[in-house]
Amino acid sequence: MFRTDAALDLAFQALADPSRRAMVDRLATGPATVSELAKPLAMSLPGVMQHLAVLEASGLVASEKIGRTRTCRIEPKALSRAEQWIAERRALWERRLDRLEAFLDETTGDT
Amino acid sequence: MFRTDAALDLAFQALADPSRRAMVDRLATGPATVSELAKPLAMSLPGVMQHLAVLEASGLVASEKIGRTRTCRIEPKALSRAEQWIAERRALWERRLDRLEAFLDETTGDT
DNA sequence: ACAACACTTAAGTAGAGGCTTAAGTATCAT
DNA sequence: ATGATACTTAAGCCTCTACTTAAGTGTTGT
Repeated sequence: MFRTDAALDLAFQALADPSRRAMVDRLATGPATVSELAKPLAMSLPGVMQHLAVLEASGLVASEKIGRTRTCRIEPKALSRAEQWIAERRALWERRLDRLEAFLDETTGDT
Repeated sequence: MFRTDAALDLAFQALADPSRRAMVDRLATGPATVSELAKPLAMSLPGVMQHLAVLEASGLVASEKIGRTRTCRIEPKALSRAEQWIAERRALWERRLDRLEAFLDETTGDT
């Protein structure tokens, strides 16, 4: 019927939460540990872990545990896929507006 | 503490649902009535109305009722804001990778 | 050894989200 | 006026989400 792209569901769902966007925002400046991500987030650590799990499930963030600390980083490809989905639809719409404008110019601007 | 941008919450939340993305997808090709949006969506009309309400609340879609039909269209500015939020974070991360690479080139590629 | 540290798991709860069916309300066509 | 059309409102249901607290598990420093 229509493309039911589950990866995009997860990516946009992940970005819909302000705490998770704050985490992505922080990670955009470079890798960080779970505690570092948690620090600015008025929330218990398990709460942060759950947000991290959502971000990892969406593919937007990856993490690796070394010793007792887990280090997280951004996964730019997943970010890019979400970005492009929007960009493509917007481009389509704007091309349509351009065609409309061109049509109007042609039919009214005719000397 | 951190920017709690409610507009982005709503936009990403709206895009997180496959039915709503299908609606945006359709609208990208041009305006459509509620029935037209509903047609491909294995769902009752009230269900579609609720999705439309979410899309309008997010600012991604606007609609206008004329007579008994409501015509919907894309609001490219809201689409653009969501797109840019992602683009900015991705750009930040990629600039960071570039600096890292430049640093490594400089310190190891030294003849 | 043993305490501090950095997560991790488990379980519970209140509220939001995605549907449904049933019953409206205007418009439009004849 | 009457019926069909195109939404619209209301109510209910069940699942999923975003937290919480309490109780672990493995690592590291002294």
